[in-house]
Parts: sequence; structure tokens; C-alpha cells
Amino acid sequence: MRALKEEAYLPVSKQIQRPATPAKKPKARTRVPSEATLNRRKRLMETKRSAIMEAALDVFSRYGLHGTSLDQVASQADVSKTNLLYYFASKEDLYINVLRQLMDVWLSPLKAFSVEQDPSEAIGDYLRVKLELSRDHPAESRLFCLEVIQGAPLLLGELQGSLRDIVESKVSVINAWIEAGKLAPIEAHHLIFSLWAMTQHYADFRTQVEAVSGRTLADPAFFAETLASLKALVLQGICPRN
Amino acid sequence: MRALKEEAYLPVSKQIQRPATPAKKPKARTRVPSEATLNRRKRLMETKRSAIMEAALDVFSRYGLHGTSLDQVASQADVSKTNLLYYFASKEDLYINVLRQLMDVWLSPLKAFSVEQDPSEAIGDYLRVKLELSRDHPAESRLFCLEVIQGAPLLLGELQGSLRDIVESKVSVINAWIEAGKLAPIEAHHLIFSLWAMTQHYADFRTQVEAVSGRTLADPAFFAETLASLKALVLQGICPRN
DNA sequence: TTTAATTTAGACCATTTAGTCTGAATTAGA
DNA sequence: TCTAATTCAGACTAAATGGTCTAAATTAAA
Repeated sequence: MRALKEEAYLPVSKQIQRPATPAKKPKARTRVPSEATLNRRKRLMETKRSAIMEAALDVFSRYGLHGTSLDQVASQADVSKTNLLYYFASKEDLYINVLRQLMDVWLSPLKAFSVEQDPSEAIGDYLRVKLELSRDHPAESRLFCLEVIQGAPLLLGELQGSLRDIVESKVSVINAWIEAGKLAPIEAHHLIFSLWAMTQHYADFRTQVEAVSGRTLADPAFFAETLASLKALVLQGICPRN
Repeated sequence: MRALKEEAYLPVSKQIQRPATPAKKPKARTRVPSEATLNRRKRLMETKRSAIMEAALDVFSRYGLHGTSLDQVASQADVSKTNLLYYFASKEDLYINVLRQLMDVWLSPLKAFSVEQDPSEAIGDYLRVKLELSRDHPAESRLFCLEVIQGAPLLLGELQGSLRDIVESKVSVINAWIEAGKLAPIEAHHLIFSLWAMTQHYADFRTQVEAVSGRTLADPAFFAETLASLKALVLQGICPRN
């Protein structure tokens, strides 16, 4: 089970030199684990894997891939380095897994947009959800940012693939809103970029925000104030309306 | 000269163990360098220092402090590692110098804001200048972002000091505009954060922007389109005006 | 109990890399 | 020319760190 599961993540070099654990099994009169046992095992392993990945996310997002040592991750995850390497073939393997998982969380909110919605409401909701992500998952935001800044060597595929597709489909939605006269004409890509930028800023530049304003999204009043300001800015702009 | 100039950057440990170069000088009948010579020397050294720092900025901004080796910087700057360490006491020393210089470039545009200006124009200009910075100095933007993401251990002082002061003074300007009815009421801090976020996004997330839209600020048409979109968004918002 | 899977401590190896040191070459000013 | 500053190549050290290996301990299922 484990071998199968792990194999997929292993670099070729490792896959080969593994002693092919099940090779001697057929002869030995070993007990055949029941279905239920395998599932329980699997669940336990997944739990542990998740725990390690969570710790890794935390540390990687603070010090970057190269600034983080396996010892750091292991101690943060409260396991031995040996055990960590029992679950992940290498530091890079761990890193990649963390990034992959992160992308799922990261791309989902955008999918909500649909033509039937009221644009103000849809965009207001999107700002709220993204700002909540910045508040509740700042590590994800920062690690994603770190990776993209450095050229996204591991994510480029996703960016040019699934992300681009989602964005294109939402660009269509926005354009439809504009054609229906429900939105002022604006280039949809830039609107999307701005929504991302404004909300993620509160996670990625949290240090700066705090240094300058003395407040954090963790403060509910500040969160509400921020959300209201962003909504007002995006929906109404800053020129007075009369 | 060199010793004096350098001394300021040296960690204490190094300062002490230096053989105090001028110690034996008084006896030796050495020529006293003229003022002009010293200045020329100083200029040359500054030039070299700058060249190294430019190379370092480029590499640090792409791989981060820990992801960058001195060999990389040296080869990028086209000098030997030995020579690099002749100009900078250590990797950290180099890094700090790069960061310090960066902050100057980074903070200046904001200073332009003043109450007498027309707010739309002032903010439009600010967006343009910041977007030009994102186009022409993406490395600065990215390195700054990298540093802030990781908690800005080296910049925290500046952020809480000079940056905070500038921001506060500009917050006053914005509030004055609002009180004069020239701007819709908006929390000034968030406006400033949003202006930063939207413009820097095109440098920091350039990879993503390019992956999704297929275009770069280097393309003049894209630059113009971006600037127009950001101005429209910030000034008018996206709800149709009639 | 028995077996296999999981977990650990810790020795160990190989590589990378920051930084030092030496000695010689080059440069530029006096 | 002479001197001091600059530059380089390259050997070297010391530390950090990714990763392996072993042997033993623990856990959990049969």
C-alpha cells in the first residue's frame, strides 16, 4: 500500500534502488491484511502526511524552500527527520506536495462567479472570501507568492493550464456583465488581477500593513473596515458621485 | 580611505581582527595621496560597489537570500569571489546594502502627494509612476516583496519608522481631500495599500500575469492598457455611472 | 503471541557554500 | 620607476545540511 502510494512521488533514482519490498512476500506465510485494516492504515498515513505538510507549509512560507532545513520541518511537525523522510522521498518532494495542495485551495474561490449573479454582489463576495483566505490562510498566500516571484518553476504548468482556463472563463462572465450594462467597461483581466492583488496584499505584506497601520486582519474591526474599503473602492471608485 | 569606508559595514568580529592596515605607515616614507586622487579612488570604488550591488539585486531577487550563492553573484557581476569579499564583508553585508539602497528608490514616489494637487491627477500620476517602477525595476519590487513576506527582519525598523511617517503624512493629505469633498470618503490607509498592491502586482506576479494573459509591461500597448484600467478602477469603480 | 508497519536516535557520508589565506598579477597614481 | 591599491586563481577550512543506513523500540493488527 504504502509503496504504491509513495512511488508516485519518488524521483526515478529512488524508485529503482528501492529493494522492491513485496518481492519476497509470496513465499512467506504472512497474514493477508483485511480491506478494513488497509483503509485504517491508509487513513492514519494520510493524517500523518497532512500533519507534516501543514508544518512544512508553515516553515516554507516563512523562510522559503532554501531557507528551510528538514530538521526545522521535522521539529515543527514533531516527528523525527527519519520519519519525515519515510513519508516524503526528499525535501523537494515534500515541497512539491505542499505546493500542489495549495493550488487547489487557491483556485477554488474564483470558480463561484457566474453570469446569473448580480455583479456587485458576486464581486463583493469574492473580495470577502479572498480576504478571509488572507486572514485564515496567510501561509498559503505567502508560499504561493514566494513561488510565483521566483518564476514559479514548479507551478508554471498549472498557471498556464488550469488557472488560465478558469480566468478566461471568468473574463467571459465579466464581459457579459459589461455588455448587459451591469458593469462599467473595464478590461476584465486587470480587474481580476486587481482583486487578487488587493486582497492578497493583506497576507503577503502583513508585516508592512502592521508596521504602518498597527493592525491585523485578525482584529475583526480591522477586517470589516478593510472589506468595506475594498468593496467601496472597487465598486464605486474614489471620485465622489452625486 | 578604503578601510575607513569599509569599516562601517564590517561586523565587529571582522573589525577587530583586521591587522589595522595603517599601523606601520607612520614610519614608512610613503607618498601622501592628494585629495583629487582620493576622490577618484573613491569614485571608482563606488562604481564597482554599485556594479556588484546591481548584480546582487538581480540574483537575490530571483532566488532569495538563501537560494543565492556568492559564486553566483560574483559571476553575475563579473568579478572574482575574492574581489567581491574585498568590497563587502559578507553575504549578509552585501544583502543589507542592497536592501537599504532599494528602500530609497522604493519610498520616493509617495512623497509627491500634496494637498494643493488635484486628487485625481495626483493619484493617476502615482499609479503611473509606480507602474513604471514595476516595469523598469521589477527586481527591486520582487526583492522588497521577498523580504517583507519573510517578516522583513532587516527592514522592520524602516517600515515602522520612515515608511510609517510618510504614510501618515499622506493619509492626512487624503483626508483633507475627502473633507474638501474632492474625494469620496474612503479609509486612506486602505487606499494606499490598494495602490501599492495593484501596481506592484505586475512586477511581483509578472510570471502569473504573463502565464494568464500572455503579455508583459514591456509591451507598450499592454502598459498603457494596464494603466488606463487601474486609473479607471480606482477613480470610477466598476459600477456604471450615468 | 507473532508479524509487519511505524517510529526513533544517531552515526555517517557527500555536497554545498561562506569565508580565509596566500601569492602572484595588474593597475594607477606619484 | 616605485608604491600602494586592486584583482585574481585557487587551495583550504569549517559549518550546515540533505540524505542514507542501522539497529532498536514501539505500535497495531491477526
